[in-house]
Amino acid sequence: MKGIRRLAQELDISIGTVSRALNGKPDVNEQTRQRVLEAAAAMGYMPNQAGRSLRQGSTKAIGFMMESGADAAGNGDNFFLGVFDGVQAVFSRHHLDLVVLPCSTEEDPTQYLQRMVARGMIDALIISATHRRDERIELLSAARLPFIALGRSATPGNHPWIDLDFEGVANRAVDRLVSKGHRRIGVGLPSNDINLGFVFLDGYKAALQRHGIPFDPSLVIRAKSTDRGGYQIAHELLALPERPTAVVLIYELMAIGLYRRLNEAGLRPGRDIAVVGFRESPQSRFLSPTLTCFRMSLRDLGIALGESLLASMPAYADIYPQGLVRRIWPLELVPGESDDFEIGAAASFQSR
Amino acid sequence: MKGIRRLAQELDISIGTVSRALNGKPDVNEQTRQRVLEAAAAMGYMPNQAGRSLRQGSTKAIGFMMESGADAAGNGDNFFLGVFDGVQAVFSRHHLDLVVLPCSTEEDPTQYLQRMVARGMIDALIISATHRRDERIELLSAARLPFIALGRSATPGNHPWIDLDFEGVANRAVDRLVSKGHRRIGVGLPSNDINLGFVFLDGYKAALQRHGIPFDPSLVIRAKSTDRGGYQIAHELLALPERPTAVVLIYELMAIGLYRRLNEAGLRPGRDIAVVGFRESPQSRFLSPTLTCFRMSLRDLGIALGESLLASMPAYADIYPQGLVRRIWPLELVPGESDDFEIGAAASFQSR
DNA sequence: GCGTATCCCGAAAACGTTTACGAGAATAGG
DNA sequence: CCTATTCTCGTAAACGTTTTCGGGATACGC
Repeated sequence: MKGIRRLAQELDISIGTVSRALNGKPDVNEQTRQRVLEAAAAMGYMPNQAGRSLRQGSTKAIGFMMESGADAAGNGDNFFLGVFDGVQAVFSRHHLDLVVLPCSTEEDPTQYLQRMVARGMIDALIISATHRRDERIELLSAARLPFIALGRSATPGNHPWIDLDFEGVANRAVDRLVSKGHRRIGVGLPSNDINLGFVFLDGYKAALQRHGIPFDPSLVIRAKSTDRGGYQIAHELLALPERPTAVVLIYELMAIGLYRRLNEAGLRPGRDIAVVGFRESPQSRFLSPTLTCFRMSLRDLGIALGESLLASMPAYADIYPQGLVRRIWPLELVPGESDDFEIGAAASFQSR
Repeated sequence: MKGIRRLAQELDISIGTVSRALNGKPDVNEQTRQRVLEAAAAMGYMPNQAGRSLRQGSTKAIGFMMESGADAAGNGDNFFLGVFDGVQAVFSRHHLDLVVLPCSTEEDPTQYLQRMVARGMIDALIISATHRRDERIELLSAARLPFIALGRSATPGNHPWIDLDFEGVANRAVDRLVSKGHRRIGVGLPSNDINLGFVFLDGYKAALQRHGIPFDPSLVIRAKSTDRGGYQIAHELLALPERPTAVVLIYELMAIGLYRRLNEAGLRPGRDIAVVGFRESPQSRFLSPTLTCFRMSLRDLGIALGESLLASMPAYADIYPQGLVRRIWPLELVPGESDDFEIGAAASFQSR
């Protein structure tokens, strides 16, 4: 005899009553409920999830899909760990558990997701690293599984999402650099078709246009979102016939490699070239010279993700009545020394 | 009508036969099997995991528990992502899926694990960041859930584990420094009771003893396993009445903060003080001067973890007949400039 | 023709839980 | 005292799958 049946036998009550007592249903005597709760605690009883979810079609678990490619993440500190913490803070209030689903580099993300959804292990999902055209969105919409995306996508659909303010960051970075006299501003983008690259580039272009600066495609370098990618970006920018006087980056790790390559060329950020990084990270905080970048709270982002996802689920919509959330997550500028480099009206960058 | 029942009705066969056909059981006509497989593919049928795992008590999913505290991990690059990739490479061969269980900072790891195990969501588990005394090991042993630990522990039990060669690293680091004339060697350890700190310290002490150098407890600094912790370690070491001439670190991120603090003090690693870091990471690779540290393959570690876990599971023991695995994972020394600093016989470090 | 083995397949019982339904007891109202 | 209501609980049917069991068919050896 196992499970709830054993518990019921021990207490000499029916299993139905035990179940009702444990689940806080109204029609059970308060005294018996106490007895049940005590006995359950004493015996260390926990309901079998398979049985429960089979019966009520819900698992009380929510997934978070991420790509587990070592460089796919491209975050210096553990970006996702910070987000998880916030998500869990929300979920734990509703006895929901977070399970992370890391998609291997060797597997197609859409197929992987299909398998995970079919597993019936999760009630809802958070997807991250959305691509320009993201089949996962179509898949999830078709499967009618509630989900939220961390990141926008060009894929149509009326699902909730939250995305970092890449356009705002690009705009402010360019504004700042232009105000210091820069007109040739290099930009480091990811080489894959992850959507944030397009958004960032749009912001960059819009800012240039606002300042009446023509867009030069050769200033856009695409590379892996790692330190090595940053190295390559610097390398390619330095190889241009007319070198840029400033660089804007989209991944925190890129700054590390970029510094390295600049250093090799005898160039110092903030003195010989202006650099604006993306998200502040432990590494960027300790770069020398200090990096001008943007700050955000990972935990708060996680909380927003969790709450917005629940808001899209019928069972929780009354608790989180925000409806369909589509939100641009702001970042705060953290000035550093890396973009102190100003140039005069007609000055142009010269290597040495 | 849903699920396998619908499929059976469509084909006008019994659900039992459908199930047998899909699961590759022998007693089904090869022709009908093909019909079933085609129909299943056409209808996009995937078996409900709850029903399946309820019946056969197995979920074909394996968990990986990690602490989701942003600083608890203490890894510069995404250490775990690399490991996941290797683990999945093994699991995918057996149609097993990896689910990551991030324990929030706000929750007790043991209670969290208890909940996850009781969920019945996973067939086996990998735990990481083992502590000196780790209640999770007792819990899992009692629950008879197959598991492997990434990290040793002083907790008794005959479970499999794989751990990095902290003792070997400490020994080689000290040997190397002593051979360059160092006798006062500071060591940066984690401030929590994670087991690797003790192992590392043991190796450090053993190496000192081997060289006839008395152990000075004041040279042991405990700090958070982050860049900030590294900063603090340098700070405290510099504040000692008799400063060390060399430092050994146990986390990759520590080197970043340590460099920073040394830089503030006008000290350059490899010229004024010798530094040996721990694991090679993207960040350490780009430190200047280059950091002497140790290299390992995250993916291979993941593969070993996966295979060793399966070896401990009855259902897979014949495929992976390695028995109870307890393995020290080697790391390869990567010489850098940071420990080039040599001192003469009677020389002693002086600040400036 | 008969026994026997082999090959398929259907019927039905599990797995552990939740929940709709109804019944008995207790209480209240008249 | 009778009826209506409320409270509490037991019974049993689901949920979707796997798997045991047995039975009908076919083939085979004698």
